[in-house]
Amino acid sequence: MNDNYVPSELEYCVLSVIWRIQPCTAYQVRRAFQTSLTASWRASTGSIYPLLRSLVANGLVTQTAIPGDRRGSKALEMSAAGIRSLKSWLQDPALWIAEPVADPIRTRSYALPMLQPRETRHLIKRWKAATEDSLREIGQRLDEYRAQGNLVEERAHRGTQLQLTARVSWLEELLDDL
Amino acid sequence: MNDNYVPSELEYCVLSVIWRIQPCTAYQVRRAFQTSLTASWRASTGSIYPLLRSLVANGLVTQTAIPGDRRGSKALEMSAAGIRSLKSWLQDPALWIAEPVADPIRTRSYALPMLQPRETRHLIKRWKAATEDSLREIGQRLDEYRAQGNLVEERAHRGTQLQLTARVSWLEELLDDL
DNA sequence: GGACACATGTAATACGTTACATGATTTT
DNA sequence: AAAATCATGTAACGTATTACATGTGTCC
Repeated sequence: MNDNYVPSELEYCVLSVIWRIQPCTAYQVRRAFQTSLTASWRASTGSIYPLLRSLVANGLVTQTAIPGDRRGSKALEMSAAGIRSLKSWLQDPALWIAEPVADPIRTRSYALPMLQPRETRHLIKRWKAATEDSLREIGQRLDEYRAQGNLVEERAHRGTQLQLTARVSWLEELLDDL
Repeated sequence: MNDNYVPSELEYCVLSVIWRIQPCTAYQVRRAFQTSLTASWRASTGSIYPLLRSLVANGLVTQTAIPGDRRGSKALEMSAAGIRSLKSWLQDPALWIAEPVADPIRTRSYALPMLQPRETRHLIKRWKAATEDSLREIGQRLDEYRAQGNLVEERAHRGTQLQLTARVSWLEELLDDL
């Protein structure tokens, strides 16, 4: 509808989910986000339905009623324009995507000098244990995807595993420093 | 003022900056964010001033006019309540802080099967080169902070270095896979 | 005297969250 | 028959962004 419509990062993220699981309902898209590695976006009903409406209104996604379904379920599918748009996002040469990403533990590390050495050690150990818990869960999921032959999820989870492992190494260095 | 006032992650983030550089002006806080590793928040004037007003209104930060300054500069300082609040945020046992963080390149990796093998290799190489550029810049800044004896920034930048190095390793694995 | 950094703020806009609300289908 | 899941949506709220707006202090 809008002439200079440029989808946001979030809209592209939703588009790529639709591309993978199409044809699908809005509900399935929402569920895909709830178990995803992008837990930062909760895909709440108040945001997913307006967002999908916008994608449909702008011709990136087509929506067709499912015959015989009285719940009002609609099948979402990518349009040719949607595929083109998603591809250009994927290959977008913008440099900001390579920048460091915010990490809530690293953010908190700036306030560590508030604490006494003993408290500091204790806190870093807790952070390390919690990260190792996350790591175990990612490892389990990785094994499942590997067994299923789900290459895309396998690769994404491998990236996450390396990211969390790097954090554990960092926290170990901090402990050695003290 | 509000009875059940709980600062947001962003507000705590600002609080920790004030704690480090106090006494300081709002302008200095803003500048600290522009060069920070948390580039995701731009600390625009439209958000920093209302945010600081809220911190002052809720008694976490005190604001005193600087005598003789006709620009209206105000010196910001932590109150005792602000220090208590920041400390409890730092030691908050919430587990979500240990979860994987969203990475725009990993997000894009889900759409890679859209491309042909040759295009895929080319794109991953570009991502790797861009990440290595970020890495070089972080390395330089790390050296500067090390030379200055700025332990806090040194540690945070070391964490970032490990994070980006992990991404490079991951991208290399992807290239080997193809 | 001009450029630039310092310093603060408002207004319009967009959008994500939470909470509320409704109803159909499937499973126990 | 009840509970859980599937399925869609709206309303109020908060808040980050962008763009606009104003004025001071310092350096060349």
